[in-house]
Amino acid sequence: MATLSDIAARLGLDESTVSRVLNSKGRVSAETRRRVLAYAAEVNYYPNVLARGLKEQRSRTVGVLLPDITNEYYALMFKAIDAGMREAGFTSILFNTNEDRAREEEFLGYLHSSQVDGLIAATSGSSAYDQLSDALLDRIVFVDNIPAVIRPVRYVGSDNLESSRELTEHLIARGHRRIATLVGSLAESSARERLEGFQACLGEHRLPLPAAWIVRTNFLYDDGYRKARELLASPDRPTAVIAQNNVLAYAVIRVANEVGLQVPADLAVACFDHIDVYGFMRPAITTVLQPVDEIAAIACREMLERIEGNPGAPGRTMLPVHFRFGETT
Amino acid sequence: MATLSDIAARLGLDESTVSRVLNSKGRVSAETRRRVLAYAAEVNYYPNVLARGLKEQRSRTVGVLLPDITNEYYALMFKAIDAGMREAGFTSILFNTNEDRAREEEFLGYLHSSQVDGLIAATSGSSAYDQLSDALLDRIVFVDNIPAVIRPVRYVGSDNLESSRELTEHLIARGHRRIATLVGSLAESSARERLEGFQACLGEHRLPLPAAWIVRTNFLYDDGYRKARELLASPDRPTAVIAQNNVLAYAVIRVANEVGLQVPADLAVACFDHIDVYGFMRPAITTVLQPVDEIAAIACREMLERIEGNPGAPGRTMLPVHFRFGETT
DNA sequence: TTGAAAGCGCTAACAT
DNA sequence: ATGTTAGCGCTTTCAA
Repeated sequence: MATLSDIAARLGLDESTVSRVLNSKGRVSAETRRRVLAYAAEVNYYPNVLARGLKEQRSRTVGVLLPDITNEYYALMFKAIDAGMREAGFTSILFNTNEDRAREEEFLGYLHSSQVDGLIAATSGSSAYDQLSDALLDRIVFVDNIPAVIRPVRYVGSDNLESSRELTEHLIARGHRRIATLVGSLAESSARERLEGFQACLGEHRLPLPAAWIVRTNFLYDDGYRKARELLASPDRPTAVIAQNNVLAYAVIRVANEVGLQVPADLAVACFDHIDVYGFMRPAITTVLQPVDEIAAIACREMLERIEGNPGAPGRTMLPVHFRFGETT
Repeated sequence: MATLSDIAARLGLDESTVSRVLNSKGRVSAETRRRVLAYAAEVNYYPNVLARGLKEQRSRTVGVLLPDITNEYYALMFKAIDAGMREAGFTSILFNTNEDRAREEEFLGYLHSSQVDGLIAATSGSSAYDQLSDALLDRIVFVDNIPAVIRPVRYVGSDNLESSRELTEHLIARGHRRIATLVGSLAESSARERLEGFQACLGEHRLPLPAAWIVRTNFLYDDGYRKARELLASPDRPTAVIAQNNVLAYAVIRVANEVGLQVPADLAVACFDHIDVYGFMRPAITTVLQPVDEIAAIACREMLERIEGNPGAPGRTMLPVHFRFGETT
């Protein structure tokens, strides 16, 4: 592994001169420049990003913290963020938390160390953000979800409460009176807000909401499947279900098929964030879509400003959602 | 951002003592230990992973280099690798290359710098691996694909040539005589081998293969879509298509629908690596499935051995594939 | 049990 | 145009 000082020693130069050549900084004679470049290529020199990062206290890298990269919604989110940051000369690396708060907190260490210059994070509800210094919190842009933090933070997403209310309204308009919901972890603001919108809408229409119809899950498929089995096994079952994310809807539909319920005749299903990129999923599920590309673009812009030392105002940027009515309602 | 020396100064200790406490190494008095731990917690101390990595020349982190994280196949691959490495106390970070060789090479810098201790890589065909020192090449386990490298490397995957031959055989058994294929970048071994198996099978059956029926793409959807339009617009079109990955198959089916061809009546479609996790994709596409979890598990084991300093023999580990016959053939 | 000192590879301010 | 020096934060002999 050739280092700067290896090259310098071999060429009878000083490290700093070699550094200047390799970074195109300062004045260097054409001849020196040529020799350094030639030898560096010969030994296949790569700068040590650890050393550079330690020295510079920045890495031109951002972390993208997401709960579940196998969820197409987050995969697209990552891709869009990666593209946006790359355009600005930054590398993005993915921290996949698997909805696990311990992992989420572990990844915060990368921010502490300037191994990443900033974080674009869809939190799973960790409370660790509250321990962060103001300076560090300023280097995080939250998407999808707002952490349980006292201080105001930067958030880019959509109005979960209102979109949930509208989705519920849609089911009621279809004649449903018995509507249950599969919620994610209520440590996550998106889950709380979607639940709130749902409850508010039912309340306005004076519709009943038994406690058993607010089904708690961890937002992942397996848990959703188990809970959906219980819900639909009851003789007193709902005629419609709102799943707070896409995979919970997949679980509900799977269970419906297994227990012989027709969708939507016996059970209507609607959900959030069901992105069917290639359009091959059947039935087409009624869903609320957040504008992933726009969220990513704005998050990148905010991130870059923060990295450039412009703290930027905290606060929420709410983007309009899109409704897609499918075959399940 | 509290550092070791901040803590040491504040407590009237030496950095090295604080380091020992925080890493549970060496002998430290209970009292000193208590004070250090208490103060570290108070100031929310995080070790600087850059400094530690620079010093130790290791990071307990591995890079996972994949061509397209929005492809469910690779998303599952990442998840499985992440789980395996995590079990061994390693963090995995994702390098998404988007099938771009320049990005692939950029990420190799992380290995050079020991920012990652090793790499599990599904190459897009970069030739940069040949420039790596033996020591560095030893720290890479290739999955999915073998790079164009002279030296032998460690590879975990499946027998693409044979599985391609069998898939082709299946179509022929179904009565097809006019079979085209959408291939990925031939810089990738998987694409070359799948093409080879396809050609071999057609040859054995003395079936024609016009040059226009070997359709080159970059493995991504948009390119596949354009090329599929051209292929199916021809009056002399094939009655079956083998797509070398899942998204190319999606593109073919989409085009078929658009130009009014029934699948499979007018056009049969089969492909590789179509993972339909939730079983909602229609039509169900006939596909060859590689055992992702097993590949990941073995790749992790190999990776860990290498990191522990056991170079391990190069060579290929070939795992058996699984065929799923769907509604498209 | 604790401290002193060196060094990982790099950059940058300050000489020359 | 090039060299000297210091230091980023950490771990690890070696010494006390």
